[in-house]
Amino acid sequence: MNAGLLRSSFIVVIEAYLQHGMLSRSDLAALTGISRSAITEITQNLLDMGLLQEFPVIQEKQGRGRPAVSLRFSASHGYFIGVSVTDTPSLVILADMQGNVVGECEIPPSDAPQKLATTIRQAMNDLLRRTGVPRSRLLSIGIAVTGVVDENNGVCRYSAALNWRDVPIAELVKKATGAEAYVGNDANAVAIGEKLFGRARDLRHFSSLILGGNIGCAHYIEGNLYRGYDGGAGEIGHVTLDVNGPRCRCGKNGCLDMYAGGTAMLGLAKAAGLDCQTVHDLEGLATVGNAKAMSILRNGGQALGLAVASLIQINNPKCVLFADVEGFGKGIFQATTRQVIENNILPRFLASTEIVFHQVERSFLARAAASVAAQQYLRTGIVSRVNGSTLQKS
Amino acid sequence: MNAGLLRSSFIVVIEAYLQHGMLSRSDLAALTGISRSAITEITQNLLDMGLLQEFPVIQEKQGRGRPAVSLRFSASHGYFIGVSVTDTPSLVILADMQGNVVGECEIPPSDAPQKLATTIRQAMNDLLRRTGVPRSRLLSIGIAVTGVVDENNGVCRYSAALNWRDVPIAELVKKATGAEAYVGNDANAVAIGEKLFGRARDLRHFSSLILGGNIGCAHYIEGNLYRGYDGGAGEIGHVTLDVNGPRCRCGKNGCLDMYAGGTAMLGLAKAAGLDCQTVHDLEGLATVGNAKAMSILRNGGQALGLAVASLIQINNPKCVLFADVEGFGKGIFQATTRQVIENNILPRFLASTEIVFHQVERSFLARAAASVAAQQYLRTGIVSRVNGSTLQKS
DNA sequence: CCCATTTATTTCAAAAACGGAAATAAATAA
DNA sequence: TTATTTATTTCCGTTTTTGAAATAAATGGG
Repeated sequence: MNAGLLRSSFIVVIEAYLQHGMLSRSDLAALTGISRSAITEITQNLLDMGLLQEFPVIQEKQGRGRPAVSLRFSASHGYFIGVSVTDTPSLVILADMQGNVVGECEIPPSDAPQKLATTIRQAMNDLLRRTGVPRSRLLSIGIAVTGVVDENNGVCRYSAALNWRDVPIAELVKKATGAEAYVGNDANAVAIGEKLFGRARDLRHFSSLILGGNIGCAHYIEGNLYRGYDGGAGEIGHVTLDVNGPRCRCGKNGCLDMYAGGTAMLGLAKAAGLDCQTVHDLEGLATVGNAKAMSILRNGGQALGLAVASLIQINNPKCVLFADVEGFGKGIFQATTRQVIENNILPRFLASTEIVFHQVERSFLARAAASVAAQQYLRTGIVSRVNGSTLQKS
Repeated sequence: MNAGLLRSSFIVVIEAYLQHGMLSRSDLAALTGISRSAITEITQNLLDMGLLQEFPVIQEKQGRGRPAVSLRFSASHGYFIGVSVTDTPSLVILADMQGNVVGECEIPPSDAPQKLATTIRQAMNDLLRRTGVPRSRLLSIGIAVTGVVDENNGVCRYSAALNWRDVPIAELVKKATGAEAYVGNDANAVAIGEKLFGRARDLRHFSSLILGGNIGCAHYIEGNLYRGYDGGAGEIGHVTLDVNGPRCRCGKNGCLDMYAGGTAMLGLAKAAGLDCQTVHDLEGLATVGNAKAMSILRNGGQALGLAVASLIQINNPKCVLFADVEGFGKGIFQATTRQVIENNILPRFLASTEIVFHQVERSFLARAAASVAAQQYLRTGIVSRVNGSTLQKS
């Protein structure tokens, strides 16, 4: 399966950092079962290559003996480009290893994959020049796409939003830029972003949802993104809530997307004669007491709440993270969702499950895309470096 | 974390067999990335200890070169006792390493844990005597319990059916019998049973459901039982289907159990004046055209179908296995469930997801319990043996 | 302030595990 | 029968890992 396999303890250690973020050598030894002596050597190598960095901990609750020194990925070890082709206009960002956005740049929307690749090259050069990051420190490029993605082969199988079918976008971008490129479904990218760079850094079990035109969802299970048997996990948007509900473009009736998707809600608002261009406007109307707006948002929240309640009881995540990219804010939609969740899960889940809504910055999805690149680099790309010059006998 | 850690390749190989059932040395090398030479040595050790056995394959589609010889766990390496305290009267079975039931024995229902432990000892002795299996070959005891179970500590936290709270049943049984004992939630046990001994031997992603008085559910993800963040995964029985539905004993309304649980359906039947003691009777009435019976079963199937459709779209399992312990048979309930599932999942899931109903034998749950013991033995119990006499330098 | 205690990390030699190349085995196709 | 193909084993050198002892860096108590 693996040709020149990276020695296994190395992988184990990197995985541990991917899953836990920050760990002392002692933690590592305890967690992985590798002896402390071996841990010393491995971390020394990783420190030498600049991947890990000692982190001066000021722990309030310092115990008795010598304090442990924590290690984590070094922010400046390398940089990643993240591209979100989900929204329009698309955004390209440059992030470091810890997910700090060091530069961003807007690119015009473009449906033609080849043209997109060229645009990304320009954006990349632009960002590197502006930030002064040398090309050699750019490790890889991550692309988040709405739709069905074959992440192993870097192909977007189908995207309704972009009108793509079987587009080998990773390869196109690699050819255009000369950098390794990876694609991911946007919902998966968000989950990876929350794990590596966001609010889920030390969670091993969580689900994340994007509240956008449609509802995207992905799960982390046992510290790893769970893609499902054939990559289809997370299709919560098409959970049926009412078999007699409105027809969805998927052909079924009463899908969650038809109630809680931004697109659907705006459609309902328009049909009800409301004057609003965005979900934010709709929330605004609800705030001033517009009954129709309130009803639409409440129904949406109710639907989302029920679907997420099912998710919680089926999968028992530690946390459910909602990323509000649409602009709901702290309004009636969010309040209803939370309440319906709480009313429809068993008490023991109520006590142990965190529900977190957060409004996200414009760069959120692009940053998520960068996290895909970072994760891939850490999982596979790094092998070449380790086998290369740095690791040879000290 | 692990004191005398078993060398890692050993664990990897055993895990590979737990997850794949039957593998040749070549398969193993490809799957694990371990070199063929190492695989030869490891499998030799496992063969020597009698854990693995070469399996004379008569492969129809034999290729060109030397045929691979498959290995799998040796059925006679050891035996396990499985106890199902879920149903009444409880059943105790003796199974070999491949899940063949070599002896079974009924025990009277008993709510008192201490008494149960004593009864299990008697049953154990009885089974060993009757089958001629020497005590030394009995590796461990598995107990499946309905309710909330702390599987790490062997404690049943709460079981409404048995009226137990914080019962350290594993320890009680261990003291009574002198054998290592493990407890598992019955739904989890069924999933493990399907994986190790049943219809899921070579599936890495599946969910299994028990259709009994209530609906139990558990998931295998990436080849491992997924218990959730705090052991609560699989509570599909309390998925809300209708917020205005009948009140469940959990305090919520319209839970799946209230429509598709055997107990609830029989209650509805009784309320409708139908004369039936079992779900099987109810199906019988439906078969001869009784409208009320048909309606109850159809509603139940509809509810179950919707909940499972959600499960499929959220988790994308390869297969959903229904274990019919209640006696529905191939009736209207099953047909409706299947149809509703098919109508409420996206086409791509319809193509890739197997839905399997199977009626199970009386010994099914006890066998599942034995599989819990077998899995625990393979994961942890075996360490002592390997570190012991057998593995020393050849 | 010094010393015993505690916990973390490193050092170093011995042992174990692992990989690579070549040999051997067991089949099929010609 | 021989060439070819794939699986498995053998052999040997090297890398990795471990275990025990040493060292480091803190706290708490005289």
